[in-house]
Amino acid sequence: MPELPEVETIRSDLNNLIISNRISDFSVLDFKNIWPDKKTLKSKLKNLVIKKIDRKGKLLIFYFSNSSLILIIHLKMTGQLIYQDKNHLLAGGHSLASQSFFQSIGGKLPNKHTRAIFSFSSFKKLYFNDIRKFGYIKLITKNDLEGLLKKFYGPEPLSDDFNVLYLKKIFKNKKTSIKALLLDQSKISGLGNIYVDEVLFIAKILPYRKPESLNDSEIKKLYNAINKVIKKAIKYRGTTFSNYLDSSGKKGNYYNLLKVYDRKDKLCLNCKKEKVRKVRLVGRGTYYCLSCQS
DNA sequence: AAGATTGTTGCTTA
DNA sequence: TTAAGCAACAATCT
Repeated sequence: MPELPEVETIRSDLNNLIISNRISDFSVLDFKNIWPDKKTLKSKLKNLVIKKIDRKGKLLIFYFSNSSLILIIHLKMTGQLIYQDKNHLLAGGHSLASQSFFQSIGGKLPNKHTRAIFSFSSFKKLYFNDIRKFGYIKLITKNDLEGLLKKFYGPEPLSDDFNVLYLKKIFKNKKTSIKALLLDQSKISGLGNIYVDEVLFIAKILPYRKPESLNDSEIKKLYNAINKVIKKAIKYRGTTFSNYLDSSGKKGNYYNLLKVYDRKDKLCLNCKKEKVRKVRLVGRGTYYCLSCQS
């Protein structure tokens, strides 16, 4: 479940690893949600040089030198972008480093979940793996991207346009649950199930509260919680709950810092009296402490 | 072996 | 018209 901190980790790592690299080949092993068709993609991507990798919410955006084409990648729930440099190939899986690398991704690459492979002229490779095939790769234009961002993506939690005033505005007269609203990418980009439960716990707000019922002090607390959690999770390179791996095949380090998520029936870390409850809300597993959150 | 897992889209209902 | 709710998607794990 890559959310903002996980996708940001991948983005910044890949920026260091493959910037200025020339794509020598692009092969598609499973074409579902990969657009356009593999022949067109191969011919259009070949020889493009990666200029910059950007991110909006959970969406990765690749820009190329001397081209107006833009490649977007969404990992959805189980997508991975695993990078392998030529040393792994040369080592043939015998060096210590490559052994732990192969172990972390569960065997050799490509594996049965590999859906596409970028090859670079430097012999580096980037594997797009996706167990559940919900993720997508699309080659689009600048116009397409602008339309997409405008329609589906609200402000980033760490940007200036995201502030207490903005939260007040989007909470006004809203009768859905606060959890549903925080998950809505067109309102805020990048929060997913794990971090929404975490920020609501830290802000001491119950997930099924109606946004319109929150007072100024609660909104302020919520804003601060979002800021704090997202920054810290980025610092710890994200949370690995089930399938998430960074571009080197390593897990995120935030799991041990989670305060409520995945702690069903465990003692609340705040009051140390109540057990963490788990209910279904917005179709999602939702964790909270009835004593600490109200 | 049925049910849960979750990000996003798009349909249905209110 | 718009908001809210929910099934669908796919594969795996319990």
